Amino acid sequence: MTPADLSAAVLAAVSQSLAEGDFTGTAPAEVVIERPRNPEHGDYTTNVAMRLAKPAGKPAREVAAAIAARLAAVDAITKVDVAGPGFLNITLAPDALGQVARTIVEAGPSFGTGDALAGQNLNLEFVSANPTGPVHIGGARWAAVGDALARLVQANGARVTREYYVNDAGSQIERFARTLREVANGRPVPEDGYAGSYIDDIAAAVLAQNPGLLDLSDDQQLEVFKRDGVDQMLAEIKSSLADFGVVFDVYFRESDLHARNELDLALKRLRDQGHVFAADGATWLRTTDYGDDRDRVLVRSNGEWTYFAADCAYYLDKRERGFDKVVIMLAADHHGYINRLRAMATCFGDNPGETLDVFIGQLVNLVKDGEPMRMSKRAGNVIVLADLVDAIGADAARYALVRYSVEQGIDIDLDLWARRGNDNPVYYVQYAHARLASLQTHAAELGIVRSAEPDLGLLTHDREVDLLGALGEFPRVVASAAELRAPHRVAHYLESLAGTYHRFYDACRVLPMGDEPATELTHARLWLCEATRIVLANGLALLGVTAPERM
RNA sequence: GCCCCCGUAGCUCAGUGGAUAGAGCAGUCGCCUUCUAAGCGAUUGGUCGCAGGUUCGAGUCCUGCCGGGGGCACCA
Repeated sequence: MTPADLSAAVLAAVSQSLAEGDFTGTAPAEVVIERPRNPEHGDYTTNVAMRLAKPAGKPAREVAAAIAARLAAVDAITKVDVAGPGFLNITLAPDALGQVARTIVEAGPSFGTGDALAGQNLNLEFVSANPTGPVHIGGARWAAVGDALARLVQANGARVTREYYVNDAGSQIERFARTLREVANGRPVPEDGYAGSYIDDIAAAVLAQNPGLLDLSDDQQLEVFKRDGVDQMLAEIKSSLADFGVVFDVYFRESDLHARNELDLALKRLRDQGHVFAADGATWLRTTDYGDDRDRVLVRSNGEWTYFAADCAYYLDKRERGFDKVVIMLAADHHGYINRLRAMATCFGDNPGETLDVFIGQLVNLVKDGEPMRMSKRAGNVIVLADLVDAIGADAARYALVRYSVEQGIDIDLDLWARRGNDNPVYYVQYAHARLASLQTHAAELGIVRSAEPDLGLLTHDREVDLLGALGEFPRVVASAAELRAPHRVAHYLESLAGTYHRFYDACRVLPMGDEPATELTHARLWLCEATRIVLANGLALLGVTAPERM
């Protein structure tokens, strides 16, 4: 009996109580089943009686007692206690609890998936670093978190498109191209240009691609550097993301919005909706009608589009492509955009609560030798994604970036995450998986094959019960991590599960010693171990981190 | 001035209104004659920034204040 099964059983008991008049009220949509912290409180606990008490007009303990009486009739349940203010503490029969291992092994890679988000078509936009330089550390955080989130919502049944917005149409591209041209001609980097060694590489690559380029006029050169420079830069960005294990489905170019006149279309739509006005020679969107603290310019008085106008067109484009939810991940220094984006969606006639989900992540700092690394674009010492992967590896980098709540600003200590030791959380989890894989190899060498009909009721040791309980939590963790857009919950769960497993390993010998034969308990524990390995592997996969067979 | 995030053990952080607030690291003391010691056990360590409020119940929700970080363009 998994927590989901138990939840259904409790709900059935509640419905029965309501039908037969134990108390009055309406059945909840869902009964939340939790693992009690204190093992004396049974295998599972629920506060459903306390939630029903008020509408029922009865003391919570009385409601709990009525539900408990009905639950006692369920075979898999051996004990139901009413405790404290009205908790129901439930103890399962050993065999019922042990069946969790079978459920997991039979589900394999699909254990933990669900259909909570089935039918949703999501567009996840993240990273979107300007194609004027490599992906820096902040973009790396989004790459790790965004990709994990994509995997999470997919695991819950949603359709997902990972999208990268390429800002290839603004004045920064102009500066980028000019920088490349000046460097290629052996002239100094312009005052407002880009610094960094990558500039030399890109300039050289464009020259190699276009023999005789330097014989053209400055203006002609600029066009080539603009076009091929962006392409070269984008190729480098894609390559560094691929090394990080992140692959986007769509690279959407801002220039395409302009080429297809989508900004005009968006402006027309917004005008038709009655939210556009003219002032001071510019064209504005009245975002203050919907919660923004000032109105926003769409067309400047010099006739040029603003970046915000492109944002509007881009949002409209996504909606026209059939996405019913547009998720945009921004860095903390862009938090002021939330209100204007929501207001813009409302101006289009959407309900941003349903169609738009903007969320922001706090900044990342790197720490080396105990000192924060001060980075400056001008000095060209910005730490980029590729450097991070070189320094600590893709697994540690992804794990380090996804392990913390995005609402938390983080310091990544390069020394710690490069270490191959137990103070490095990613190794702690991976080690548990490697130990399990090794154990299976060893079992195979001994000629032990997991029996098809194990007696899982033999898994009654405290450490076995702990492990079964922890394993059963995985689907709930995956569902809530997706719902709350909080991939870090998966990482924390895995660390906790790894610890529970290590303690089991220490207390419970799995394989027979010496010449001893394999027993029923051996087989039951092999099922438990395989279930644990599957959950660790599935969880690491959700984070985009490998589950090594050996370390 | 306004807006966003944070404040929980010495450090880094978990904790979607529930029972005695947790983990890792650091410290101390133990455990390798058989499945990976990259592990495990024990132990030390807390006025959950402060003050009010909401309710059966607040680290969690609300208000104010204090402290730290980041923002507030007809830039992109």
